[in-house]
Amino acid sequence: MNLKQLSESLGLSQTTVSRALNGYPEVSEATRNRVKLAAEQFNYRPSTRAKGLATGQALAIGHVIPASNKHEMVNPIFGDFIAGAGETYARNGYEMILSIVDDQDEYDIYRGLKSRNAVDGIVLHGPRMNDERIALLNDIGLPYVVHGRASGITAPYAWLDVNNRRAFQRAADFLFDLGHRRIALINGLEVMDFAHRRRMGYEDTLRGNGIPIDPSLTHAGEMTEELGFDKTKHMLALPTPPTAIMVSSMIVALGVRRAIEEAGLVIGRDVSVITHDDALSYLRNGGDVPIFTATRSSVRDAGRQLAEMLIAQIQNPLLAPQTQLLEAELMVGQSTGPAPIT
Amino acid sequence: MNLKQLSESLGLSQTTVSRALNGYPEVSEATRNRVKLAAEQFNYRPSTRAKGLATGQALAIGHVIPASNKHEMVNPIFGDFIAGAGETYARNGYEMILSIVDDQDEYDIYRGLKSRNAVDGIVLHGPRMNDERIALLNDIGLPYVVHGRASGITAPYAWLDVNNRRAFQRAADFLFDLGHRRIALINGLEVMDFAHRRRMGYEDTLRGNGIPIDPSLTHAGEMTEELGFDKTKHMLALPTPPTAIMVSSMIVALGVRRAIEEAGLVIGRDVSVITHDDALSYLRNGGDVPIFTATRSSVRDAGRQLAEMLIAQIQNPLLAPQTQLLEAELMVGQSTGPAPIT
DNA sequence: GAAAATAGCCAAAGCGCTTTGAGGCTGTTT
DNA sequence: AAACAGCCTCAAAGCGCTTTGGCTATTTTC
Repeated sequence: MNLKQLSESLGLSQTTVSRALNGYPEVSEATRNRVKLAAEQFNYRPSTRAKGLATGQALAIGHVIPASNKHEMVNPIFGDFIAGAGETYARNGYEMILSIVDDQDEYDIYRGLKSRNAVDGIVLHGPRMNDERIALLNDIGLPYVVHGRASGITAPYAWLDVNNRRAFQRAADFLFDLGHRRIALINGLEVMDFAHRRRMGYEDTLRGNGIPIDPSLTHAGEMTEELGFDKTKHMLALPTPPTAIMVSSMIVALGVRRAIEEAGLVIGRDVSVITHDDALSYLRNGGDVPIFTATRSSVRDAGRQLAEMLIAQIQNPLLAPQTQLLEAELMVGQSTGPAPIT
Repeated sequence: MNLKQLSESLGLSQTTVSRALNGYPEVSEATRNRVKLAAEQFNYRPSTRAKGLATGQALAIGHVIPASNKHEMVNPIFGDFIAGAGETYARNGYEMILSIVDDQDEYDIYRGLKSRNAVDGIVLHGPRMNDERIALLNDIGLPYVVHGRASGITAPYAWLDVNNRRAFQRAADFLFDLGHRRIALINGLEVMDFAHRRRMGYEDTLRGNGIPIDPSLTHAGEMTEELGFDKTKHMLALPTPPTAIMVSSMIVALGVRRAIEEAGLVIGRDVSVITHDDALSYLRNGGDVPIFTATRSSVRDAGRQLAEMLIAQIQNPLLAPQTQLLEAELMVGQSTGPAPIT
């Protein structure tokens, strides 16, 4: 069923039907109701493509996910972020289109999305330090919002980020106040901006309290369970092992826990652990009492909010780039305790 | 830059330019090269929407992800599946469009995708037993492939599934051969078809060996780390606890491990564990020697193959519904051993 | 050398929508 | 009675592409 058929079946012109459905005032309420009823009945929905052609809008938002064969890792955050953003899109009549892209093709994809007029806006995922993609997107001239930030980029751009530095600073403060002095860090890859900022926060506290940064206690890598296990196992075997470990994600923290328990130690007593918790739906940090003490920030909420920012930007292109900084909560759980007396 | 402008700048008609770019034979090679060069230079790409309107194709494939607020769970499999499928789509010039949907709206979404002509095909995720969505999709008449199957549906339909029943049967056999007689099952929600089939496989082996099904040893729930922990803790406290546990996913298995270790037992010695492993990129089951003995089947590969099936179906609508059954590998790791002597 | 086939190109219609510019009706005002 | 507003409706153009059905040279065939 298309507009033409619908209007014929009603004995009206396409114009009138179109206007009736799109809420224009120059249609009588009686007609509008008649049209709406018929549309419902015949299950008529305007073709997005035709509508897009006619209006110049795409009514779609692009998410470009880099996932080369080299580092095959798909960000586990992704599902929940998308779920959050998707809700907002749906409510506003936008579709989400996803491109899985080999890293080096990324620029091409952006240009393609623009020149094919496929999307009205773009979400940039996983920004790295000095990320060149931001300059590209500015160049291309498509509204976009970055999920995260890119240290080193001075040009203004729209972003939504968690205050990772502050979160890790507070977490380290918390450990320091519990008496910990040998505090380790198991971070994500530090080319990623969020990981860089977390390290800054960690270092802020240590430096602020006169504790030197010990390279044997700071590690980084792709955030897998194994990373947590390997690095922790290794650190626990040191002459003076850490009494506390700060971890970049729940999944890594599970590996940390495994190593601690395998070493016959008790988490929260012998070794304290604080992790960042993205509040992933399939990886709940316990119920009322969190298993891990954690800096918590829902990535699903982030998706929702970021989508709103982007839509606002699209609907009002003159808007200056918006930014939003979310604070993570520090939730005290069972994985931290006073530093053991040596 | 659009077709008209491009053709004007070349002094050719739109027809010729279009044909040149789309590989029609009635264009001389010289002209074709000239056109291609210019297209490259001006970074011309045909508007998907206009092309779609003209051809009646959408060049897009829809994924509908149910994610209501009630059970907020986003399937952790999702990211990797999408990554696999996305590769295939990209290679074939399809776009992936994602709808996040409240369950009860799902039918509407399908009808909408069809009547708005937004997609050429659909991937159905997370089929349940007797899933009514399959009848809906047949009704709607859009090509689709189900990721999984739906027991109880007799009408033919296209699907790609892992042989879950066989996998769990083999896993149970393996445990039985190791001498285990009290074998527990921590399953996913058994309305989900894959979970149902896994239980069948589990029961096949037990029944086949004259072991009665003990309800206190079989559990099901949303596949979280907590589920594994809670159920395992509970079962280990039974008068006669299980000597082996079969688990539906790596994440659940991590919880199982936690409970076992917390009880002061050793995994693989006191309690054996076999889990299903979807080979998620962020949850590797160890390196050369798997941590867990596991039935393994890459969900990313599944995505790739399913996408190919769907595209074949779209390009040749007369094709009878294809089906594909993938066998999971049984990978022996460190989490299983002979049943302890009582 | 004429007829037929072929190669290379093009104008125009059509895909399903929105939107512009232009009526045809009412009922009210001069 | 004419003029004038609304109010409601419509025909047609246009969005950027593909595709049909020519058309004109050039080549092949007999």
